Amino acid sequence: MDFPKERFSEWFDEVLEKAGILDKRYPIKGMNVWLPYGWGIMRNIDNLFREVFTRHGHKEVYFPLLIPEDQFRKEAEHIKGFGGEVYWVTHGGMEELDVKLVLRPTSETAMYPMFALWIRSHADLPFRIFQIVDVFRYETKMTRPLLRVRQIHFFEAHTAHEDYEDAERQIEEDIEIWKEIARKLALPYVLNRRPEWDKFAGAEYSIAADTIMPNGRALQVATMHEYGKNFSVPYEIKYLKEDGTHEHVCQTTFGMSERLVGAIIGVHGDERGMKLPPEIAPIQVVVVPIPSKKKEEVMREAKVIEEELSAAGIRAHADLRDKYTPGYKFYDWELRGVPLRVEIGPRDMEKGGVVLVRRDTGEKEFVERDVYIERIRALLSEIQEAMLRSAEEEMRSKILVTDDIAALREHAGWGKVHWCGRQECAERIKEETEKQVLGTPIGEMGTKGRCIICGEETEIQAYVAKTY
RNA sequence: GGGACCGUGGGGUAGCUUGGCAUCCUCCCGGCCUUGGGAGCCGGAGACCCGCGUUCAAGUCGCGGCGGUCCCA
Repeated sequence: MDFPKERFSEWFDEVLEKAGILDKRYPIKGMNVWLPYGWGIMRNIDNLFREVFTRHGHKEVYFPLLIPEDQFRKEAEHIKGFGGEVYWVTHGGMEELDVKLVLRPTSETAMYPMFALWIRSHADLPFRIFQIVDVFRYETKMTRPLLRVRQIHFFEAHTAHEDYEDAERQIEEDIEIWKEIARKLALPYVLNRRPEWDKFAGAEYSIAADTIMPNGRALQVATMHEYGKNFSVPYEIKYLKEDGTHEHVCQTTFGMSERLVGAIIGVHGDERGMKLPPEIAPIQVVVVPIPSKKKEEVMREAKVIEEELSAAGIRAHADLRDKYTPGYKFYDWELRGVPLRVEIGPRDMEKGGVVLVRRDTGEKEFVERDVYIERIRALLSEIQEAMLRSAEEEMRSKILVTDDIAALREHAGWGKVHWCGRQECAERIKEETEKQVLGTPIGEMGTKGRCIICGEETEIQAYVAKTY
């Protein structure tokens, strides 16, 4: 690595390139090419989504990319929020289309006319589906690979319920689902209920998971929205109740994206490059042979170790490249964030074991061959836990609890401040500190105090931060 | 929404003020030699974002486009 992590922007770009995450040279702003290693991480995360949501009763579907204009325009708030940043398809061949089409910026307006056909009675509810697709948003702000792009690799779950209470239960379940996912990604976060003016276009309210990047900015990595009947009324999604009357459904959504990959890289990386949580690392264990004199035997043994680990269900790779020295390979795989390295050389073979080296701490140890797989399993889960712990500490250390506006302005990370809840005070905070109100945290007890701007008594403590 | 800066081999850069043979590192290819923390030597390939203009002559000056970065609202 040429750049220290303090120069986060350059550090991030360097990691993406050298680790083979994606190639940002594709000639369209905000659209990048996923490379095998980066795509491997994304696919592992997608599969995690599949596994968790399927277990929670969701079915996977796949909707078309294009949405007809009239269908797109049915919910007024939604259009206000997305109208200015959609891509339009206006022509088919040389012909101008009678009905223009939008590339989905998210799929509510694609899905809900179909929901109206599918959902007939209370027996169809609750209804839960998800899809993993690309969505398109014509971002006018500066784009950044993984963090703000125009073609977004996106996960979206959509549910429909008999009543508001059941939709609320879904949100509570979503929070549990998110906790499980965040744990596997080793991501620390705060759940914030977004202020009224910052909620999703068309939602009753929005809850977001925000994590903190090395430069102190907040990155929104997951959102859960309660729609109530805001969409089911215009899209006429009704069901027949037991008493024979019709009722509109209440709906929720849960969204996540490729930003999670950016978050993992940013949150965990260090001076040597990436650190990947074992749960989603494409390669969990890399085997590096130290050939020296007995080249043939050592190479063969490295391959055997790879096969033994694979057979044990561990994602392993033996680096048998002949043109590179062991030292080069060490740096290379550390840059790529492989959680655990196995070194095997003549000295280890004589002693009947291997050397294990942790990516997160750099700790080395020698283990006997007859117990090494067991030890690797234990170490991988230990690394997973340790990465989450240290990331949580790191995040906490970047949050300044204060009610002093000057201190907040000077602080490079997040602030946690008393806030009366009024938009005008939030705007003043932004003017004076460049930080915006992320919302009010869920699952944290507020303390009594006075609003940092107007001094009014309040029990609300809000997180404030510069954002991506 | 407003403003500033930048675009040179695959990656990172020097050169631009004052127009005239394009610099260095890395990556890549071939060979010899090597492998317990980024080896060495020899040889080779590879670039001025696109278009229009000014000029005998444009990487360098002007205009536009595309792309990138930063600051402010």
